[in-house]
Amino acid sequence: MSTAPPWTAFANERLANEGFRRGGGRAAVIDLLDAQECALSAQEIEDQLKAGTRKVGRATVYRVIDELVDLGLLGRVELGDGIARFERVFPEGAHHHHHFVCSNCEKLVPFEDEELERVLRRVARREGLVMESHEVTLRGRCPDCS
Amino acid sequence: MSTAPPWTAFANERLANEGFRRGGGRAAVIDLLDAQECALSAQEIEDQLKAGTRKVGRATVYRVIDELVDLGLLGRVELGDGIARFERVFPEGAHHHHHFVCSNCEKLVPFEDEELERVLRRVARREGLVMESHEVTLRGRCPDCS
DNA sequence: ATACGTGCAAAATGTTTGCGGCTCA
DNA sequence: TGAGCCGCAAACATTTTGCACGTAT
Repeated sequence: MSTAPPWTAFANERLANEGFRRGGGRAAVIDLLDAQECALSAQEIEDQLKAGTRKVGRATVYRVIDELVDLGLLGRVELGDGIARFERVFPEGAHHHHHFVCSNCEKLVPFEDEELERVLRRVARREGLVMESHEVTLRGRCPDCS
Repeated sequence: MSTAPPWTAFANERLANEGFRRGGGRAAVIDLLDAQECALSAQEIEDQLKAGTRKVGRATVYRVIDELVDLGLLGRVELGDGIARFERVFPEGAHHHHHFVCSNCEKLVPFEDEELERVLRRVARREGLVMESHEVTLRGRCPDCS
């Protein structure tokens, strides 16, 4: 398989189409998110940006997150600790994954499973629901902590 | 199928074994939770108790929730709106269900599926994870809003 | 030029904690 | 009687909002 087009490009195009301007703060948040494999909390985003050259205020972080979630470019993930985390959403469900959280070391492990997706689609159909998104979280011991 | 023993009895026995006393506030919270089919937020618990004869303070609601979650009697559910909700957990996974949230009317619809449970167990095994609990949330349009 | 973007600080919301008084065992 | 239980209010943590200023188009 070839390298997927960077999510940044996808997001920027979508934002442009929706009439958003390209400000420095938003660009910094988007670039940071594109560098992550998995979910990041608002606090983590703010901290990592503070550590870099481009300082971005908390309000901007939250506002950008909001826009991206509304546009379907970012997915919100809640792992059970009361802190919302966010991660890229690719077009057509590419790279879609779920999360395992270790109850001992709190490590976050992403995983994919096509049969799981199939079963969820089937359940939604059976219940008469038009599914727009879904989230699966497993909790337990990771291999290192067993 | 026969009527399952009330969760209240199960919870009280477990609490007694752990050396907890039976206070009026805790009893009220437990009774209220046992009357619910699905998850309730701390705010909802407090409000419903305030409306009844037994007023219970916010702190007690949270403290009781904490104890019950720690003992595995209560499950924490996060549905994507940043508010934690809680629901009874029965022994041996009886009555175990997941949630669908309507993106239009915010209605909460519980559902069960044995194949889903099987797939999740298989995924955990494949990844070398010892699963302790899991949570599945679907979002989309419910039949009434389609 | 002007509407959108940004940062700061204040406010709102959800949750936890300190502490004095009450109650069950 | 005394260890836990309770409620109030203050403290906390996360997220949202108001406002003045900056910047892209």
